[in-house]
Amino acid sequence: MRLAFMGTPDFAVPVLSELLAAGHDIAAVYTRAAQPTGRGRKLTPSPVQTFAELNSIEIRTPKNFKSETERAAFSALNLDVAIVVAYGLILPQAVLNAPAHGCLNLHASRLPRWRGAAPIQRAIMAGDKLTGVDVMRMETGLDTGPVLLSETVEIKPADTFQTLHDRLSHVAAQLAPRALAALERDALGEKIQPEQGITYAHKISPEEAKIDWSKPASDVDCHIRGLSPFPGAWFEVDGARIKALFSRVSDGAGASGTILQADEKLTIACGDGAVELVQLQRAGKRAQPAKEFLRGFDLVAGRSI
RNA sequence: CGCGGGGUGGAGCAGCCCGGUAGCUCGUCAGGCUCAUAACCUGAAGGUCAGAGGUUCAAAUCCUCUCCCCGCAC
Repeated sequence: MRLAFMGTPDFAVPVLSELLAAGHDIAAVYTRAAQPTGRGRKLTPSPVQTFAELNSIEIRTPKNFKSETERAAFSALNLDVAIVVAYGLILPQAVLNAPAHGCLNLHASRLPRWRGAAPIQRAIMAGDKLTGVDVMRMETGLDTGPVLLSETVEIKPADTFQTLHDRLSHVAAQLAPRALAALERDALGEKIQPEQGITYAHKISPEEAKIDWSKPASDVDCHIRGLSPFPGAWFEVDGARIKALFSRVSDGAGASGTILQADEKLTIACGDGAVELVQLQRAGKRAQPAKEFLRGFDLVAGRSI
Protein backbone atom coordinates (compact mmCIF):
# COMPACT_ATOMS: atom_id res chain seq x y z
CA MET A 1 0.00 0.00 0.00
CA ARG A 2 1.01 3.58 -0.45
CA LEU A 3 1.43 5.10 2.96
CA ALA A 4 2.96 7.78 5.07
CA PHE A 5 4.70 6.93 8.32
CA MET A 6 4.50 9.38 11.18
CA GLY A 7 6.65 8.79 14.22
CA THR A 8 9.50 10.18 16.26
CA PRO A 9 11.29 8.16 18.98
CA ASP A 10 13.09 4.81 19.10
CA PHE A 11 9.86 3.02 19.73
CA ALA A 12 8.62 3.82 16.23
CA VAL A 13 11.70 2.78 14.29
CA PRO A 14 11.13 -1.01 14.22
CA VAL A 15 7.59 -0.40 13.00
CA LEU A 16 8.82 1.67 10.08
CA SER A 17 11.47 -0.92 9.40
CA GLU A 18 8.94 -3.76 9.21
CA LEU A 19 6.60 -1.80 6.97
CA LEU A 20 9.48 -1.19 4.63
CA ALA A 21 10.42 -4.86 4.71
CA ALA A 22 6.83 -5.83 3.95
CA GLY A 23 7.19 -4.02 0.66
CA HIS A 24 4.92 -1.07 1.26
CA ASP A 25 5.41 2.14 -0.63
CA ILE A 26 6.46 4.69 1.97
CA ALA A 27 5.61 7.96 0.26
CA ALA A 28 6.96 10.08 3.09
CA VAL A 29 8.06 9.96 6.70
CA TYR A 30 6.78 12.63 9.03
CA THR A 31 8.71 13.21 12.21
CA ARG A 32 9.34 15.94 14.76
CA ALA A 33 11.98 18.38 13.59
CA ALA A 34 15.52 17.89 14.86
CA GLN A 35 15.90 19.65 18.16
CA PRO A 36 18.82 20.95 20.14
CA THR A 37 19.15 18.29 22.78
CA GLY A 38 21.58 16.29 24.82
CA ARG A 39 24.82 17.50 26.29
CA GLY A 40 26.11 20.41 24.30
CA ARG A 41 22.64 21.15 22.96
CA LYS A 42 23.48 19.82 19.55
CA LEU A 43 20.79 19.73 16.92
CA THR A 44 19.80 16.08 16.89
CA PRO A 45 17.47 14.45 14.38
CA SER A 46 14.88 12.03 15.75
CA PRO A 47 15.62 8.28 15.59
CA VAL A 48 12.93 7.93 12.95
CA GLN A 49 14.52 10.65 10.86
CA THR A 50 17.92 9.04 11.12
CA PHE A 51 16.48 5.72 9.99
CA ALA A 52 14.54 7.30 7.15
CA GLU A 53 17.62 9.12 5.92
CA LEU A 54 19.55 5.87 5.83
CA ASN A 55 16.80 4.40 3.71
CA SER A 56 16.46 7.41 1.47
CA ILE A 57 12.84 8.08 2.29
CA GLU A 58 11.47 11.59 1.92
CA ILE A 59 11.34 13.29 5.31
CA ARG A 60 8.97 15.99 6.37
CA THR A 61 9.18 17.82 9.66
CA PRO A 62 6.31 20.29 9.88
CA LYS A 63 5.76 22.11 13.17
CA ASN A 64 2.04 21.35 12.94
CA PHE A 65 -0.78 20.91 10.46
CA LYS A 66 -2.47 24.21 10.99
CA SER A 67 -1.50 25.71 7.66
CA GLU A 68 -3.40 24.99 4.48
CA THR A 69 -0.09 24.44 2.71
CA GLU A 70 0.93 21.64 5.02
CA ARG A 71 -2.45 19.94 4.77
CA ALA A 72 -2.42 20.20 0.99
CA ALA A 73 1.07 18.71 0.86
CA PHE A 74 -0.18 15.78 2.90
CA SER A 75 -3.28 15.26 0.73
CA ALA A 76 -1.16 15.47 -2.41
CA LEU A 77 0.62 12.27 -1.38
CA ASN A 78 -2.49 10.36 -2.46
CA LEU A 79 -2.17 7.88 0.35
CA ASP A 80 -4.00 4.65 1.01
CA VAL A 81 -3.31 5.03 4.70
CA ALA A 82 -1.07 6.73 7.25
CA ILE A 83 0.58 4.83 10.11
CA VAL A 84 1.19 6.90 13.22
CA VAL A 85 3.42 5.76 16.07
CA ALA A 86 4.44 8.15 18.85
CA TYR A 87 4.56 11.06 16.47
CA GLY A 88 4.03 13.82 18.97
CA LEU A 89 1.78 16.09 16.94
CA ILE A 90 -1.99 16.52 16.90
CA LEU A 91 -3.52 15.64 13.57
CA PRO A 92 -6.58 17.69 12.58
CA GLN A 93 -9.63 16.13 11.00
CA ALA A 94 -8.59 17.26 7.53
CA VAL A 95 -5.42 15.23 7.82
CA LEU A 96 -7.16 12.22 9.35
CA ASN A 97 -9.55 12.19 6.41
CA ALA A 98 -6.99 12.59 3.66
CA PRO A 99 -5.77 8.99 3.16
CA ALA A 100 -8.30 6.63 1.56
CA HIS A 101 -8.30 4.38 4.63
CA GLY A 102 -7.66 7.12 7.15
CA CYS A 103 -4.92 7.21 9.76
CA LEU A 104 -4.07 4.27 11.99
CA ASN A 105 -2.25 4.68 15.27
CA LEU A 106 -0.25 2.08 17.15
CA HIS A 107 -0.47 2.71 20.86
CA ALA A 108 1.54 0.95 23.57
CA SER A 109 -1.28 -0.09 25.87
CA ARG A 110 -4.60 -1.89 25.85
CA LEU A 111 -7.06 0.92 25.38
CA PRO A 112 -8.90 2.57 26.90
CA ARG A 113 -6.38 2.10 29.69
CA TRP A 114 -3.43 4.47 29.50
CA ARG A 115 -4.47 6.84 26.77
CA GLY A 116 -1.82 9.48 26.22
CA ALA A 117 1.88 10.17 26.39
CA ALA A 118 3.50 7.67 28.76
CA PRO A 119 1.55 4.40 28.62
CA ILE A 120 4.53 2.11 29.16
CA GLN A 121 5.82 3.86 32.26
CA ARG A 122 2.35 4.23 33.72
CA ALA A 123 1.51 0.58 33.25
CA ILE A 124 4.55 -0.56 35.19
CA MET A 125 4.21 2.14 37.82
CA ALA A 126 0.62 1.07 38.43
CA GLY A 127 1.69 -2.52 38.88
CA ASP A 128 -0.28 -3.77 35.88
CA LYS A 129 0.27 -7.42 35.00
CA LEU A 130 -0.81 -7.05 31.40
CA THR A 131 -0.43 -4.44 28.73
CA GLY A 132 -0.07 -4.58 24.98
CA VAL A 133 -0.28 -2.76 21.71
CA ASP A 134 -3.46 -1.55 20.07
CA VAL A 135 -3.96 -0.52 16.48
CA MET A 136 -6.70 2.04 16.34
CA ARG A 137 -8.38 4.26 13.84
CA MET A 138 -7.54 7.80 14.78
CA GLU A 139 -10.08 10.39 15.75
CA THR A 140 -9.50 13.92 16.91
CA GLY A 141 -9.76 12.89 20.56
CA LEU A 142 -6.71 11.69 22.46
CA ASP A 143 -6.41 7.96 21.71
CA THR A 144 -10.17 7.54 21.60
CA GLY A 145 -10.63 5.80 18.25
CA PRO A 146 -12.03 2.31 17.64
CA VAL A 147 -9.58 -0.55 18.00
CA LEU A 148 -8.86 -2.71 14.95
CA LEU A 149 -6.27 -5.13 16.16
CA SER A 150 -4.39 -5.72 19.36
CA GLU A 151 -1.83 -7.88 21.02
CA THR A 152 -1.48 -8.49 24.74
CA VAL A 153 1.89 -8.47 26.44
CA GLU A 154 2.68 -9.67 29.93
CA ILE A 155 4.51 -7.37 32.32
CA LYS A 156 7.07 -9.34 34.30
CA PRO A 157 8.19 -8.52 37.85
CA ALA A 158 11.66 -7.78 36.54
CA ASP A 159 10.54 -5.51 33.73
CA THR A 160 11.78 -1.98 33.50
CA PHE A 161 10.54 0.74 31.21
CA GLN A 162 13.40 -0.15 28.91
CA THR A 163 12.75 -3.88 28.65
CA LEU A 164 9.01 -3.51 28.29
CA HIS A 165 9.45 -0.68 25.80
CA ASP A 166 11.66 -2.88 23.64
CA ARG A 167 9.25 -5.78 23.77
CA LEU A 168 6.24 -3.63 22.96
CA SER A 169 8.10 -1.93 20.15
CA HIS A 170 8.84 -5.33 18.67
CA VAL A 171 5.21 -6.39 19.03
CA ALA A 172 4.07 -3.17 17.37
CA ALA A 173 6.46 -3.82 14.52
CA GLN A 174 4.91 -7.23 13.94
CA LEU A 175 1.39 -5.88 14.28
CA ALA A 176 1.65 -3.06 11.75
CA PRO A 177 2.12 -5.16 8.59
CA ARG A 178 -0.58 -7.54 9.78
CA ALA A 179 -3.00 -4.66 10.18
CA LEU A 180 -2.24 -3.41 6.69
CA ALA A 181 -2.61 -6.84 5.17
CA ALA A 182 -6.01 -7.19 6.80
CA LEU A 183 -6.94 -3.69 5.72
CA GLU A 184 -6.19 -4.60 2.12
CA ARG A 185 -8.52 -7.57 2.39
CA ASP A 186 -11.03 -5.34 4.13
CA ALA A 187 -10.92 -7.85 6.97
CA LEU A 188 -10.62 -5.48 9.91
CA GLY A 189 -13.41 -5.17 12.39
CA GLU A 190 -13.66 -2.04 14.51
CA LYS A 191 -14.33 -2.19 18.19
CA ILE A 192 -15.45 0.98 19.91
CA GLN A 193 -13.51 1.56 23.11
CA PRO A 194 -15.52 0.79 26.25
CA GLU A 195 -16.53 3.61 28.56
CA GLN A 196 -15.30 1.64 31.52
CA GLY A 197 -11.67 1.57 32.50
CA ILE A 198 -10.46 4.76 30.88
CA THR A 199 -7.21 6.05 32.36
CA TYR A 200 -4.76 8.65 31.18
CA ALA A 201 -1.01 8.21 31.04
CA HIS A 202 0.17 11.71 31.82
CA LYS A 203 3.71 12.80 31.15
CA ILE A 204 6.07 12.22 34.05
CA SER A 205 7.53 15.27 35.75
CA PRO A 206 10.98 15.20 37.37
CA GLU A 207 9.38 15.94 40.73
CA GLU A 208 7.07 12.98 40.31
CA ALA A 209 10.03 10.72 39.64
CA LYS A 210 11.29 11.31 43.17
CA ILE A 211 10.90 8.25 45.35
CA ASP A 212 8.33 8.42 48.13
CA TRP A 213 9.53 5.92 50.74
CA SER A 214 6.28 6.19 52.68
CA LYS A 215 4.49 4.21 49.98
CA PRO A 216 4.21 0.42 50.16
CA ALA A 217 7.28 -1.48 48.98
CA SER A 218 5.55 -2.87 45.91
CA ASP A 219 4.60 0.66 44.82
CA VAL A 220 8.14 1.92 45.30
CA ASP A 221 9.49 -1.05 43.37
CA CYS A 222 7.09 -0.45 40.47
CA HIS A 223 7.89 3.24 40.55
CA ILE A 224 11.61 2.56 40.21
CA ARG A 225 11.30 -0.03 37.47
CA GLY A 226 8.70 1.96 35.53
CA LEU A 227 11.04 4.93 35.30
CA SER A 228 14.22 3.04 34.52
CA PRO A 229 16.45 4.07 32.93
CA PHE A 230 14.60 7.18 31.84
CA PRO A 231 13.80 9.57 33.40
CA GLY A 232 14.99 7.64 36.45
CA ALA A 233 13.49 7.39 39.93
CA TRP A 234 15.68 9.25 42.41
CA PHE A 235 16.29 10.23 45.99
CA GLU A 236 18.74 12.47 47.76
CA VAL A 237 21.37 11.86 50.42
CA ASP A 238 23.41 14.79 51.77
CA GLY A 239 22.44 16.83 48.76
CA ALA A 240 23.66 14.19 46.33
CA ARG A 241 21.11 13.02 43.84
CA ILE A 242 20.99 9.28 43.37
CA LYS A 243 19.04 7.40 40.76
CA ALA A 244 17.65 3.97 41.49
CA LEU A 245 17.64 1.99 38.27
CA PHE A 246 16.59 -1.45 39.41
CA SER A 247 14.97 -2.80 42.51
CA ARG A 248 13.01 -5.66 43.97
CA VAL A 249 10.69 -6.07 46.90
CA SER A 250 12.57 -7.39 49.89
CA ASP A 251 12.02 -8.61 53.42
CA GLY A 252 12.31 -6.25 56.33
CA ALA A 253 10.46 -3.43 57.96
CA GLY A 254 11.15 -0.15 59.66
CA ALA A 255 10.30 3.53 59.58
CA SER A 256 9.92 4.76 56.00
CA GLY A 257 13.22 5.68 54.44
CA THR A 258 15.40 3.87 56.96
CA ILE A 259 18.37 1.99 55.60
CA LEU A 260 17.97 -1.59 56.81
CA GLN A 261 21.03 -3.07 55.20
CA ALA A 262 24.03 -1.53 53.48
CA ASP A 263 26.73 -4.10 52.92
CA GLU A 264 26.19 -6.87 50.42
CA LYS A 265 22.80 -5.44 49.58
CA LEU A 266 21.15 -2.08 49.98
CA THR A 267 17.70 -2.32 51.50
CA ILE A 268 15.41 0.55 52.40
CA ALA A 269 12.29 0.40 54.53
CA CYS A 270 9.12 1.65 52.90
CA GLY A 271 5.69 2.49 54.27
CA ASP A 272 4.93 -1.20 54.14
CA GLY A 273 7.79 -3.67 53.71
CA ALA A 274 11.11 -2.84 52.11
CA VAL A 275 12.82 -2.64 48.75
CA GLU A 276 16.27 -3.72 47.75
CA LEU A 277 18.00 -1.23 45.47
CA VAL A 278 19.95 -3.36 43.04
CA GLN A 279 21.31 -0.90 40.51
CA LEU A 280 22.12 2.71 41.30
CA GLN A 281 23.68 5.73 39.72
CA ARG A 282 24.81 8.93 41.29
CA ALA A 283 25.09 12.22 39.48
CA GLY A 284 28.14 12.29 37.30
CA LYS A 285 28.84 8.60 37.68
CA ARG A 286 27.89 5.60 35.69
CA ALA A 287 25.32 3.06 36.81
CA GLN A 288 26.61 0.43 39.22
CA PRO A 289 25.41 -2.54 41.26
CA ALA A 290 24.56 -1.82 44.90
CA LYS A 291 27.69 -3.49 46.23
CA GLU A 292 30.00 -1.31 44.17
CA PHE A 293 27.94 1.75 44.86
CA LEU A 294 28.25 1.18 48.60
CA ARG A 295 32.02 0.88 48.36
CA GLY A 296 32.29 4.41 47.16
CA PHE A 297 29.31 6.03 48.84
CA ASP A 298 29.08 6.01 52.59
CA LEU A 299 25.70 4.67 53.64
CA VAL A 300 25.22 2.82 56.90
CA ALA A 301 22.38 0.71 58.19
CA GLY A 302 20.09 2.52 60.60
CA ARG A 303 20.39 5.82 58.89
CA SER A 304 17.31 7.52 57.50
CA ILE A 305 17.18 8.97 54.01
C1' C B 1 29.94 27.71 22.70
C1' G B 2 23.19 25.75 27.86
C1' C B 3 24.83 24.28 33.38
C1' G B 4 27.68 20.74 36.08
C1' G B 5 30.43 16.14 37.91
C1' G B 6 34.20 12.55 36.61
C1' G B 7 38.55 9.58 34.22
C1' U B 8 44.11 7.20 40.21
C1' G B 9 46.68 -1.13 40.53
C1' G B 10 41.00 -6.08 38.29
C1' A B 11 36.18 -3.14 40.75
C1' G B 12 34.55 1.23 43.69
C1' C B 13 36.70 5.53 45.86
C1' A B 14 40.28 9.10 48.83
C1' G B 15 44.39 12.25 47.82
C1' C B 16 44.25 17.58 44.02
C1' C B 17 42.28 23.90 46.91
C1' C B 18 47.69 24.39 50.80
C1' G B 19 53.06 20.65 44.67
C1' G B 20 57.67 16.69 47.48
C1' U B 21 58.08 9.89 44.75
C1' A B 22 50.40 6.69 45.98
C1' G B 23 46.24 5.36 50.28
C1' C B 24 41.36 3.01 51.62
C1' U B 25 37.34 -0.74 50.80
C1' C B 26 36.65 -5.03 47.74
C1' G B 27 38.67 -8.64 44.53
C1' U B 28 43.01 -11.92 43.19
C1' C B 29 47.15 -15.18 44.90
C1' A B 30 49.82 -17.67 49.11
C1' G B 31 49.77 -19.11 54.15
C1' G B 32 47.20 -19.44 59.00
C1' C B 33 42.80 -20.21 62.18
C1' U B 34 38.41 -23.34 61.84
C1' C B 35 34.28 -29.29 61.53
C1' A B 36 33.64 -25.68 57.76
C1' U B 37 32.98 -20.95 55.25
C1' A B 38 31.42 -15.97 51.20
C1' A B 39 33.72 -15.13 58.33
C1' C B 40 38.50 -13.94 60.82
C1' C B 41 44.24 -13.29 60.91
C1' U B 42 49.03 -12.68 58.19
C1' G B 43 51.64 -11.79 53.83
C1' A B 44 52.12 -10.96 48.41
C1' A B 45 51.36 -9.56 43.40
C1' G B 46 49.39 -5.63 40.64
C1' G B 47 49.44 1.52 39.14
C1' U B 48 53.27 5.31 32.41
C1' C B 49 47.69 8.68 38.58
C1' A B 50 42.98 9.13 30.55
C1' G B 51 46.53 11.37 26.64
C1' A B 52 49.81 15.50 24.89
C1' G B 53 52.35 19.87 25.98
C1' G B 54 53.91 23.66 29.70
C1' U B 55 55.55 25.86 34.70
C1' U B 56 58.98 23.90 38.59
C1' C B 57 64.76 21.44 41.73
C1' A B 58 60.21 18.41 42.10
C1' A B 59 53.30 17.51 39.40
C1' A B 60 48.13 12.66 40.54
C1' U B 61 48.36 17.67 42.67
C1' C B 62 49.28 24.27 39.12
C1' C B 63 48.41 26.08 33.58
C1' U B 64 46.91 24.86 28.25
C1' C B 65 44.90 21.58 24.64
C1' U B 66 42.76 16.67 23.16
C1' C B 67 39.98 12.09 23.89
C1' C B 68 36.28 9.37 26.71
C1' C B 69 32.13 8.72 30.59
C1' C B 70 28.00 10.67 33.29
C1' G B 71 24.06 14.07 35.95
C1' C B 72 20.71 18.29 34.95
C1' A B 73 18.27 20.44 31.14
C1' C B 74 15.52 18.17 26.94
